[in-house]
Amino acid sequence: MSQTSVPGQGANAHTATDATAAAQRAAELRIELARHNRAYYEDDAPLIPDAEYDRLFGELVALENDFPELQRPDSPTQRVGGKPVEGFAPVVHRVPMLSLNNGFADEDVEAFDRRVSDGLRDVNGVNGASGAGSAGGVGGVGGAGGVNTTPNSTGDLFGTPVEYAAELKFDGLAIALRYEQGVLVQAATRGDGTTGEDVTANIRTIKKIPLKLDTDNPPDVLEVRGEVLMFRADFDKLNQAQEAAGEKVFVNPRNAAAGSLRQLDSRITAKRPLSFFAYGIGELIGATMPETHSALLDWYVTLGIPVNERREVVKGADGLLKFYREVGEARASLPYDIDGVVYKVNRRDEQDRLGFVSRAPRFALAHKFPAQEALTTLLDIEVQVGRTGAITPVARLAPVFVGGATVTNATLHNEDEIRRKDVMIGDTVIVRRAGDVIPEVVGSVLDRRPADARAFVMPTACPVCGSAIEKLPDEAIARCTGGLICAAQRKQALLHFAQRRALDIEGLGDKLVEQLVDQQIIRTPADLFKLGVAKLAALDRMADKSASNLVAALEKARHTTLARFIFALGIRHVGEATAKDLARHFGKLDNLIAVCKRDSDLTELLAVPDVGPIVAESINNFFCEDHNVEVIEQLRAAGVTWPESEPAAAAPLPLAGKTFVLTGTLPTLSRDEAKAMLEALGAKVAGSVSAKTDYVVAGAEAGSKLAKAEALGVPVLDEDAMRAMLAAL
DNA sequence: GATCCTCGAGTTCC
DNA sequence: CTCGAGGATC
Repeated sequence: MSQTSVPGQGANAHTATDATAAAQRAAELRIELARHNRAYYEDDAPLIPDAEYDRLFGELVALENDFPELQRPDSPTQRVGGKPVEGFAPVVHRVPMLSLNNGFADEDVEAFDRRVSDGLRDVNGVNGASGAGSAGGVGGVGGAGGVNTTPNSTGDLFGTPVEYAAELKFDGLAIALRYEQGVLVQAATRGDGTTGEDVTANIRTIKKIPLKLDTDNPPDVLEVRGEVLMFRADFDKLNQAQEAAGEKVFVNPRNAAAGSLRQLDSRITAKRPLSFFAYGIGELIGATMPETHSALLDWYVTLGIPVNERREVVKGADGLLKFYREVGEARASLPYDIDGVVYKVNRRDEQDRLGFVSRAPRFALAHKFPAQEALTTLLDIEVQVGRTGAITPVARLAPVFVGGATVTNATLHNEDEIRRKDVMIGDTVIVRRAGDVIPEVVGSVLDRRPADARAFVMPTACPVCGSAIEKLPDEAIARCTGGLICAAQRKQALLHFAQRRALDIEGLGDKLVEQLVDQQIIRTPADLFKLGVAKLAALDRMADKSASNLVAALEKARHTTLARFIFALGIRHVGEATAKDLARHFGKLDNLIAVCKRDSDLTELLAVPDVGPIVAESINNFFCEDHNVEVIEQLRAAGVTWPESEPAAAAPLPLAGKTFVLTGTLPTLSRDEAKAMLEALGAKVAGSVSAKTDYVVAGAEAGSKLAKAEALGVPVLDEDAMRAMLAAL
């Protein structure tokens, strides 16, 4: 700290000899410290007293301060981050971090095993399975004894069970660690799977995670994936310390780990006893991918990356279930929390062949332990009014600790659900956290039902506005008919308008909306933009600072996109995805409004993907309400803007809204080519003929579809006629 | 007409 | 996360 030394300018405070000596000493210290770290954390046998460790550590810090050119990202000193950072930078995962399919019952595991074997057999076709040979057993796999040998004859396919890597499913946080040339350069949270947060500074403080891989020949890039967690004993100690210091205690190890990783000041994280286990891989450049998952983890071990020892290679559903039972029995005695086990097809080539369904790999299954359940008393059932007027009964429970959190509320969804579960007010009920998050009432304990238990009665009038509650015969949900008369619905509409995926008005939460609506300061979203600092500051829990923050947030929210704006309007059945479709299709809001004003002609709306008759009707109704159009005008007048794309709708695709069905073999076009041609012009190509079909394009050997088209009087074209028609557009 | 899939809506706790 | 509804597909 005494002086600022300028690297590369030896003429300053330090001579060249100084620098050389310092570099040498720093290197010695790093090796020494790394050795002690290993002894302390991995062998659990410290070689020197803590104070001595601290002294060596301090010496290295001082050296690095005096000679900044000695600072390296893999130095032990980098484990304790410097100064707090502003938030966390986003990190886009080059290979997405997917979630796993879940199973709870033995049947789920058997079904998984069946899907996998079938999948491998199908893709394989006549080539036969290339699964690991029947001999060799568990241990032999990682060795990958030679190149994939000749496929077995197809005869024993059914008898060859698939080989799986089975491991624990830790209750922590998924993290991706990026090593470049063997040095840890970045650590990111899973986030939404596509984009996570950069928590490198915090991860560096976890002593079990090597800053440098233990190899002379590291891959150019290795992205290790695994779980950050906190051991129970560490968690207990941490909580004792927190309590003693008057700080808040954590409810469970997972939360403690999450809270620690989310510290902006990594010096705090450094004091938290976090651990890590690797279980997967993202990017790998400059090294050969091991042939099996188990071999990958073996490799990790040699690199000094912590891998949990409780893992096995097993065969078939029987092997999986055996592993599950053994782990289940050991669960309570494990030093950390797990919420289940994970099975992965062991061979990578088989994994690749199985591929993915939507967002989860087909080759893996998370087999979870039954959700923790607890008993408590159902104190009351109240109803809530949602944005669309949906009346939702909510269970008020005597607080009960279940699955790592205290639960006091749980949704009961609707009347049918209450009847199905047979719960009455006063009952002792079983509560669990579905998927370990959302509290759920499983059912009631009938022999503990008190004599004075009351059945829930759906109110006939809205508890908020008094309007009638109506339940359509074929719907499960009862709704308040009050619409925007109902304060509850207005509040929800405003919250929806302000939510992140809509206009993203930061700081406009439920408490504030509650006040604004109750005191009749605002009625519609447009009124929000008329708020001034003075008016806001008069509210509870709203000083000048928060008030001006909100005004600033409103200012920021004025600039948005058409898709967000349409979504924000809260049109029934129009969520984020449909709003995007509408924005893309119409380009300008006025085009959409204009279409709706032309009395109830829904064809243009139906041309939008994923808009069917019900959604079209709902959109049309919305824009036919003068009130709604008025609010939109007010919003625009208040300066809410978005870039409008060029009149996409001025030249709408000529076949928009038309449905075609292809049948038979066309003379020159393949099915896919014909489909692409039609779709490029906005047509929908459906699979079967119905009254909604506009044209059937028939080729040779057309069968029942052609017959049906004729029966329904749907025009039938051949390929030439279709080409002529497209050319004429 | 049945079934699969996606989207919307509602919800909890920290 | 879960359920139900709507749309698309077979």
